[in-house]
Amino acid sequence: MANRIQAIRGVSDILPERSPAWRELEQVLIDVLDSYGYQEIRLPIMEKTEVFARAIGEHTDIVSKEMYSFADRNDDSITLRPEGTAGCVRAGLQHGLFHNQTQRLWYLGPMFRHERPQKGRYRQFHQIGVEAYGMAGPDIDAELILLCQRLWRQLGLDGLQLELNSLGSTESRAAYREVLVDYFGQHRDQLDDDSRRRLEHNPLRILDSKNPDMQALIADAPALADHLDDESRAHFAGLCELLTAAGIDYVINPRLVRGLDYYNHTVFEWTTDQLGAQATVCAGGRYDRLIEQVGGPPTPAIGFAIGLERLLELLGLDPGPRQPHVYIVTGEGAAARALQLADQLRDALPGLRVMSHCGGGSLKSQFKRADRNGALLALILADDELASDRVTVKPLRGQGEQHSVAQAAAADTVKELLAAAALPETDSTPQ
RNA sequence: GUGGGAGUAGCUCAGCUGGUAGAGCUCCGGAUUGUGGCUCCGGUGGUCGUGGGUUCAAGUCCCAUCUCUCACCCCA
Repeated sequence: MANRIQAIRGVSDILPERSPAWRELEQVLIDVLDSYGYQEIRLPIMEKTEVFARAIGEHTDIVSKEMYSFADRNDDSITLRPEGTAGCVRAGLQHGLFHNQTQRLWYLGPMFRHERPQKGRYRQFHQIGVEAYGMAGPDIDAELILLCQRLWRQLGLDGLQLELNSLGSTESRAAYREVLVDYFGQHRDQLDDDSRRRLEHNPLRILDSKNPDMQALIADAPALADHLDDESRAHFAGLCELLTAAGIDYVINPRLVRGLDYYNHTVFEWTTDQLGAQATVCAGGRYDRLIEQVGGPPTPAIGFAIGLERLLELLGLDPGPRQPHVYIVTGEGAAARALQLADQLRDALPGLRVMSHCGGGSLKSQFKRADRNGALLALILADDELASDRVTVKPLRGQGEQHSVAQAAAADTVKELLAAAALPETDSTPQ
């Protein structure tokens, strides 16, 4: 084990033990998205670097220090996607998806950021992203939040808190930024190192500082809410009304600022206190100017992303492996007939999971394997059976004695025995 | 990028003030010569993360490095 090659730091394998939980989670997410009429868009994992640099913002942390970028063989700069929105916008523009139409889209897959790994944060991680294009009003904002709420409910997850804020229109956001830089600039001596850095790049983030020494200064800072223009105020008020009407609990967090440059108006986060420092499970907001900014027509848009590793950790799903219904135990020289019999069963009984024993070994060891695999039935195909054209059926979970049947009748027998045994525990259906 | 904790068998871990490696589970075999689960017996499996240093002697002490982990930063 000493010098064996290892995976890249912060990048992990999802082993067979864990993959059923992923599948189950993904299935619930997809079913809910289907129920809202959202359609899947499959996007490349890498893009030209400028796709991200232009959309996310050159001086954000993501672009300035967290991207996996490399020169390809033509010396073009390519980047492994650190998030999904930029690529989604690129694809939508490239294929005219935003031309005089609205779109409701989702995508699912790995994202890459070169950060120091810690609980709930990895260099390759998975997000499901949901985006709605071409709709300017607060109704679509509310729809997305309701969609989230339904996801949590379907997953059996409670205890998430919804935090909301409005950054205002791009103009009012820019104006507020000036005011804030002014304010913190006058109190530069009271800022910690981090915040001094933020002052240049993302002054709004100072508001979100965890440093207790800065809280007083932050409390006295000019409030974002006081600098919203009328339209921004109306949009935000409209959203709040819709959420209240829908019975959604939320907290307005005036310090909620997102790290990516493209956000304006509504921003929101669903947070938990169960994941240590990584409290955010789902986050998103409006980016009405992004599409123009990257060369498209003015197109309002809003989206959010969910970190699947974080969600999975909260859920503690543990479905266990999919056990075979039938395990075929073979004697020497029975391999051909066993493989045939297995396929015969699969043909006759769709959905049946059949494993043929491969690799030889004593019957004892094969039975052990059948048991370990969780099979409900063992079918024995050895010398006696081959000679008599029969097969021995042995229930492994206490549904009666073993007996011999004609090979041609094997499927019927299996069907009867499985119908008699309660199957649900073997079908790893979500509970 | 910065700081704390940790790396001993495939997995979970023990190994006291340095004397040169152990358990449980898994896997393989046997008790049970066509038959799993329970029990018992036996076996495979470790250059103790890596490299260097101190010492007669290092899993144990020191340094470096890598990885994991938690936190800061930032984010999903």
